[in-house]
Amino acid sequence: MECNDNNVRCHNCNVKDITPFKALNDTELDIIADNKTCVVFKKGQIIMHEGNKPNGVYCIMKGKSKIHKLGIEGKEQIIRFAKNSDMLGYRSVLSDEPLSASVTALEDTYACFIPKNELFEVIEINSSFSMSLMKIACHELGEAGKIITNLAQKTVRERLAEILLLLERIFGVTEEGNLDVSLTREEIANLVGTATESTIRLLSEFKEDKLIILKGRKIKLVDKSKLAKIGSVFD
Amino acid sequence: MECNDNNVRCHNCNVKDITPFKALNDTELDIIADNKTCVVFKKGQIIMHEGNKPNGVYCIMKGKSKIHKLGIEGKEQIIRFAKNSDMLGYRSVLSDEPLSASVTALEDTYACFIPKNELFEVIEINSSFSMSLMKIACHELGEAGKIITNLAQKTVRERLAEILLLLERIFGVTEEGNLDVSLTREEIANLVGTATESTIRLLSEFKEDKLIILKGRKIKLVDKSKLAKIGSVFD
DNA sequence: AAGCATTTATGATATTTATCATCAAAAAAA
DNA sequence: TTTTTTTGATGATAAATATCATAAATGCTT
Repeated sequence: MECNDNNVRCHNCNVKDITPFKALNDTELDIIADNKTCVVFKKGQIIMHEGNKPNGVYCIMKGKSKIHKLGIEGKEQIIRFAKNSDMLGYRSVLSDEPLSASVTALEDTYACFIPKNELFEVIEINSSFSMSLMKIACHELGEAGKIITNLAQKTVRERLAEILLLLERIFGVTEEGNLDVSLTREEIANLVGTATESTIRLLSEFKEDKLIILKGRKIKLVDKSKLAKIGSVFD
Repeated sequence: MECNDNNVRCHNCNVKDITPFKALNDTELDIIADNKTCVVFKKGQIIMHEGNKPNGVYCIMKGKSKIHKLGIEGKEQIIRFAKNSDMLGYRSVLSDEPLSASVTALEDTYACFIPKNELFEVIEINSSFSMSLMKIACHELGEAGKIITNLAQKTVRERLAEILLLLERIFGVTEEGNLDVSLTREEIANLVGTATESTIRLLSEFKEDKLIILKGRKIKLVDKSKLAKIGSVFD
């Protein structure tokens, strides 16, 4: 089964076993299966564009992407990431507002486009699917509160330490033990909310202090408990 | 009609004409009316406590409150405010997670407690009520993204200017033209994400520059376009 | 109204972070 | 592979912000 094969039926897609889709029965899954389109995005390609009004959502089958907003003077702010089985654009579609952020593929990404009409159709008839979407939105809202508190109260150093741990939690590690995501220093800076040079300097410090190992964009966390301490991460 | 009169029927409550309650018919409104409890919170009293699992939501009839999280070393971070006709605790109830933030009354507050069972009952039978809740959550999520970007990219000075304008948008002004909310300098600092002294200093600067007039906790915005310019506020 | 506690104001100073500049290294393109 | 562009590294410096200390003003309580 090829991810970019348009003939992949949703019934065979592994995403269907994951929230919120696992709440759907065969009939409901058919509504989506009959109307979805499979799409491939190349690394670096924009999947959704801030300000646009999307006609549906993307469901990611494979691939990592960054969700980012335009800030002061065009500076990019990375809000969060998306990966396998995440849904893109649901916030905008459900609230009938323009996209509050853009999505850019960090690697080749295989996704299904689900038109909003069919999404709403399923929401109407399956309240547990709808409740599942509600839970996702509410959960994200709680996460956003944490991010706000961290940005407001932690130093850049603390935030960087925390974000390294976050990246490992989200993306896991490769066989060699490196973070399984490739980000430029600038992207890490745009995530932490600081200048690129500051990020570079602090990463070098962490390397000096034997907290991490750097090899180009490959980052390996070697002293996670110390990183957690620096980042005041308690969970 | 007294706000703290437990006999106020929801059918006579002005909150019922406001989203999301306006989607309810008489039967559905009765489900809530028969189970709600009216409560009064004194100024300074905690309405909901971060980490708790609430048994329902509060619907505010009258009164302003702050929604805040505990940050590093117990420092308070104000996430947003709530006022007349806002719902408290819905995020936690809908996502079945503990409260991500506390709520404290900034003035005497009259609210209705709606048990979660009855709330879910209405959600089940009225999909437009449920959709309305979804929209609220999704909208908040978009707002959170803006806050994140501002915190990450704007200076303290910019954020303070922006927040003064925000306070006027949310709470409006009194007859004398002051912001219709009374906050300590520390609370403003906890909203901006900075030290209290920095907030005091910057407010004094703004006063020097004739952007605002300060009389104790009374703040009047006199040059809003300049404040908007300082805060890079474009909307 | 007086007294106490909290809040506000301000100075001095330390620390953090940003900015600018330059060069090396690495990645991408030709 | 070679060239070109982008990214990463590091120093010097400036600017922003936090921290500590102290005093004045305000608001609360009795």
